Amino acid sequence: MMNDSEATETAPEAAPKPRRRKGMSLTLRDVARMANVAPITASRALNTPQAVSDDILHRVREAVERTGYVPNLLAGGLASRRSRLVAAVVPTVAGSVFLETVEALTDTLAAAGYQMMLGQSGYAGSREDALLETIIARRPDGVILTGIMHSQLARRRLAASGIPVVETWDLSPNPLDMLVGFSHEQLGAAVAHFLHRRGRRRVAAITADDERARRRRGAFATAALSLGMSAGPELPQHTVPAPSSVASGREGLRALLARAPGIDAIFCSSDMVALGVLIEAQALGIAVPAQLAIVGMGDLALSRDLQPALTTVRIDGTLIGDTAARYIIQRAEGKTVAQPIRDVGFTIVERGTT
Amino acid sequence: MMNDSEATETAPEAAPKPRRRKGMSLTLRDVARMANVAPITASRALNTPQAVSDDILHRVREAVERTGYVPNLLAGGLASRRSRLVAAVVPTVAGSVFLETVEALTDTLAAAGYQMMLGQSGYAGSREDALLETIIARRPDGVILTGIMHSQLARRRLAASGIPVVETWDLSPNPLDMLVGFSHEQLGAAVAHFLHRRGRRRVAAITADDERARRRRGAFATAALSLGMSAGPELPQHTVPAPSSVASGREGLRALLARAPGIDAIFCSSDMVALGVLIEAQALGIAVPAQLAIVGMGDLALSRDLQPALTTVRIDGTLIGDTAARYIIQRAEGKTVAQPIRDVGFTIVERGTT
DNA sequence: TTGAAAGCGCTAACAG
DNA sequence: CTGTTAGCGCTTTCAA
Repeated sequence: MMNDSEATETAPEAAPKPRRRKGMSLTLRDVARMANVAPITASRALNTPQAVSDDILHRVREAVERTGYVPNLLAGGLASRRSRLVAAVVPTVAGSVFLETVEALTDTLAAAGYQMMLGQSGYAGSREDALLETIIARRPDGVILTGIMHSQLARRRLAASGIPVVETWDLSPNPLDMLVGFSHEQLGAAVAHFLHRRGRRRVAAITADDERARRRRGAFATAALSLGMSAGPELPQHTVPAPSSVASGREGLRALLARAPGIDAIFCSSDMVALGVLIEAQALGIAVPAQLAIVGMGDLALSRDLQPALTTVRIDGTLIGDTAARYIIQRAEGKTVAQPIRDVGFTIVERGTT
Repeated sequence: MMNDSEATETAPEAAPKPRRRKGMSLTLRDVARMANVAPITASRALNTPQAVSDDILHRVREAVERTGYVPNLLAGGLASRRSRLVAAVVPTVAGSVFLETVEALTDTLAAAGYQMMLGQSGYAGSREDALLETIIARRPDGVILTGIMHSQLARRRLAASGIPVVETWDLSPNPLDMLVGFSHEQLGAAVAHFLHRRGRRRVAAITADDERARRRRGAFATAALSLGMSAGPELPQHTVPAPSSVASGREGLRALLARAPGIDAIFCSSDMVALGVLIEAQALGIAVPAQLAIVGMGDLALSRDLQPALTTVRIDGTLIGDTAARYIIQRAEGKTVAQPIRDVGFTIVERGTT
């Protein structure tokens, strides 16, 4: 009787003993043997169960159960050219602005059977080239960039790699591929108009030393000047280092007050900075919002619970992450993305500080 | 003349056309051919440059340069059984407590040529089994658990997989493998003693609904009671949902005051909660620290910049992340970890709220 | 130092 | 619906 594994022939020559096979890891072959099917059939039972008879499906599942088999996705990815891996790049996780996005990304990807690799490009962008190389080396099914990838080399390599890319949190004029973001210019101008409507006429800005924050401030300043919201030909402004912090906000308010004592509103580049301004104003005995209005940016969870609650610009980070993940998944599954450039907009959330 | 690729023979039979080879991706073979060496030699030039002659090294590097070749780590990992991938599991990234750790992890791993996969187990621990399966499927060189992995099945599978594991942010009595953390019990007791030394005699606690926070509060309560810091036989305490928030803190203070108006100190399970307590106290006209002392936990960046600055318990999340990463790397390189169970301790940082 | 052969564990392609 | 065959792109092992 013929054994189904390792058919015992009449040995024309000594069977060449296998060289490797030391780690003895449990493979699909073992499962297949146990279920009495070919490896590819076991593979189908696991990946496309509807393409296999109930009987076989049952046997394979039982074998998996009994052995505790876990497929090797490195091997699967190599063979199928689909790694089911998606890389996400953030400037830094510490900045917390992108947290909602990262969370949504992780969840949406996980739900679809993908996994997320997280990379930090650093604010300086110094490690971008190296980071991108290690990313491409994994052959991810997609890359999601939160914030800007500055390095031209990195951008070119990414484009050349053919990997689907979603840029987020901005509206680039010439995107690499797909895009889910909003206009920082529109945002800055909108805040100026908002403050104008609220009757503020001497506005200022505290801005983190970060490219997007600078663009928001630029648009804010332009709009504010054209609305006559400044005493002089320039808007009083103060720049603080990125990542922005409460300390920066406190220091920023003092600096601004020293230079332009008459200001009645401040647009901050983040809620953290705004919180610092609020705290410092309270410490200095400046009434908020009566004497000074404060507008933040980002709508952190804590902002609504401050006293007074913070007026801020809300970006739906979850929507951005979720959408970006879906775009990548669609592409990975060979579908076309209907609206690959998407403006998710922003909302000014008015609360107590204005 | 013989072309060096695809040697043109006198065709004894039609060359069997290759089935695959459509994507035409650039492989090590292409680089090797261009440098006029065997693929394995090109591999050595890239991975162990010292094992190769200068001449060859130069030729291979030039070929890499010219083609823009990026190695395929899926293939490399499959062959070498080293994926250079490390999985990190956090309950949720939104909670921001683990951010420093995640950041340090990413950085230290990246510097050593490893990459980090991030998974969220969720506070409920419902997705743990599924998450762990996808993790093991990638054959990571290590797994880092921040917080507890509750599922027994998941823990057994992880142990059975033979993958190095570091548990962090706690001091488990029976660790899976390695451990970098601190004792939540010691911490709770230390805070009680600290408040006692500062003359507080009517203490209370606001605690997130989370296992470790509960253990801190338990030890805090026990120590406080034995120090006579409570009016009744039980400590006034209030539980808020995890993840904790400023809103929880505000609500918590009101709830506590309604039940136990005489309290003079509150130990909060996080800085966010403590900030809420501080804001609510200011809104209610309660003087901090004169009438009420507040102690947080976590030492967020903003805590030192509040007014008054927040007294809190600092955990060196960066040290935890960095150490955990090093442990995994050492194991992956076949070395033994000298001190695989490590208590990094904690520090009470005294500031204005006490 | 360099290379040939033989897989790593899985799936695409093609046949039955 | 099931199986055979031939790789995916790299590295280990063994030999020169």
